[in-house]
Amino acid sequence: MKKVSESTVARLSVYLRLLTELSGAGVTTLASEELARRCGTSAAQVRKDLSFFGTFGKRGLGYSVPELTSALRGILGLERRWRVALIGAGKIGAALMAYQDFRRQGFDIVAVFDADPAKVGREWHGLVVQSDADLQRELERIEIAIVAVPAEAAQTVVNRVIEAGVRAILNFAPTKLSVPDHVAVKTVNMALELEGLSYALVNEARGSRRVTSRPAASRG
Amino acid sequence: MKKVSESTVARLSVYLRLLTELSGAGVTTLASEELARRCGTSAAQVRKDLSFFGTFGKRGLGYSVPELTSALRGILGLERRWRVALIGAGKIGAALMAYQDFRRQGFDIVAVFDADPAKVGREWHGLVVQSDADLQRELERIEIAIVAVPAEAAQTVVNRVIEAGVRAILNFAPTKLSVPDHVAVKTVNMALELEGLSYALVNEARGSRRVTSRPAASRG
DNA sequence: TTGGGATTGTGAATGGTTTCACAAATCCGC
DNA sequence: GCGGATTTGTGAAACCATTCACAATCCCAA
Repeated sequence: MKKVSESTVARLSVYLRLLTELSGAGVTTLASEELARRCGTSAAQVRKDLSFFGTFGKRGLGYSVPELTSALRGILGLERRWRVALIGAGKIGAALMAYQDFRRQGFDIVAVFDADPAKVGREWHGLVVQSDADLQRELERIEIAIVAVPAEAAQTVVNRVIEAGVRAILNFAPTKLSVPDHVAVKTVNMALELEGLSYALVNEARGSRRVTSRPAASRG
Repeated sequence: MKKVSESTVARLSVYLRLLTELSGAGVTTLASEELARRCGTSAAQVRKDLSFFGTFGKRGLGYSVPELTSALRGILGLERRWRVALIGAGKIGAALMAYQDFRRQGFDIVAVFDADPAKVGREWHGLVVQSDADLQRELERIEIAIVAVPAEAAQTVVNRVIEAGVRAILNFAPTKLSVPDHVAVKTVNMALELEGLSYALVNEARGSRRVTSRPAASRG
């Protein structure tokens, strides 16, 4: 089986979002050209992306919206729900708890941990904050860990989370995490994006260096 | 002048963060090998990244931490402060206001806008929320706009922001934005990252497709 | 049932990024 | 100052992702 790039997987998510929207609007069929236009890519790219996983379209007609939706949900592993633990009951964590848009997509935050004894045991956004010390024991039934702790603490937390058997981490700490090959990490780093904009602004102003394609989160 | 990829710019930010940390720890000199190891890349990559902008190292010795720090800050446009407007005083916006880590990096949120009349005029995280209707007039001295509104409203907001002369946008809405060539957009999309993890988990489980490098935000 | 128009799926070509490998440069001990 | 050890900067090679281009397929109307 061929290798699939992270870029491709990210685009599949984008396609799925559009399909879901169109489905609600009653659209039943869609050509790669239109799909591409609305997702900011090219028709060839769409077809190539899908071709890694099978053939989903009808020549001369396009893709059936419900069928492709279902196929993408399967590919992305969204036919089931995932149990997520939030580690770090701070500002970022609070925003994530409040912004429960993930739940719609199948991600349930079912546990919250924090190192601060003052927070442990208290109810917080509908869950009781648990002690960091209980991580090992409590993470048994967790598939994804969201790490929202200060940078200094992140690697330690990640080590423990991995030891508890978690194989997927969404990292909000602005730091490089070392993890074994079988663990997937995605990092969200707003400061990094802002600096990218800052770079664009100063380079727009003086002489216009051109910026091309795009970077990717680490895995392993 | 050569093209510089977004990957390269993102890595420069990562290098800078490490250098700042090491500087605090009193480290004065650093080889590309060590820099790379601690940033999760390769020594050749580090040297290539820097080579786009000049020569900063001493052969046989490595890089002077203060000098490289200063050079990177210059390249990334971080020697000045940037005026940022937040558009959308909702959950995500609140998290950003609370998490004022950007301020340390030189990004000041100096204005907040919202479409909800109930919010306009009220103080919110230290600023008075302004009306969306005032966007045009108020954005004059703003360089970066953070778009934290619902997906449906995002494109409309972005159009107005661009019309007001803003040329850099940090987008939190899970939607593709169309912008002219001279406007830089970076999108932060947590749902997308989670779906990437979901994909990794199901593919780890069955047959292990291997995932390679990574995607990039759009510009133009 | 056949023909015309549309659109997919994919090998080949292109373009871009990362890695390799080594000459040039620097430091340091003697 | 000289020689050896070290590390940079960079062209060339390898690798990966995107775009191109077209045969294969399908729908539909007549």
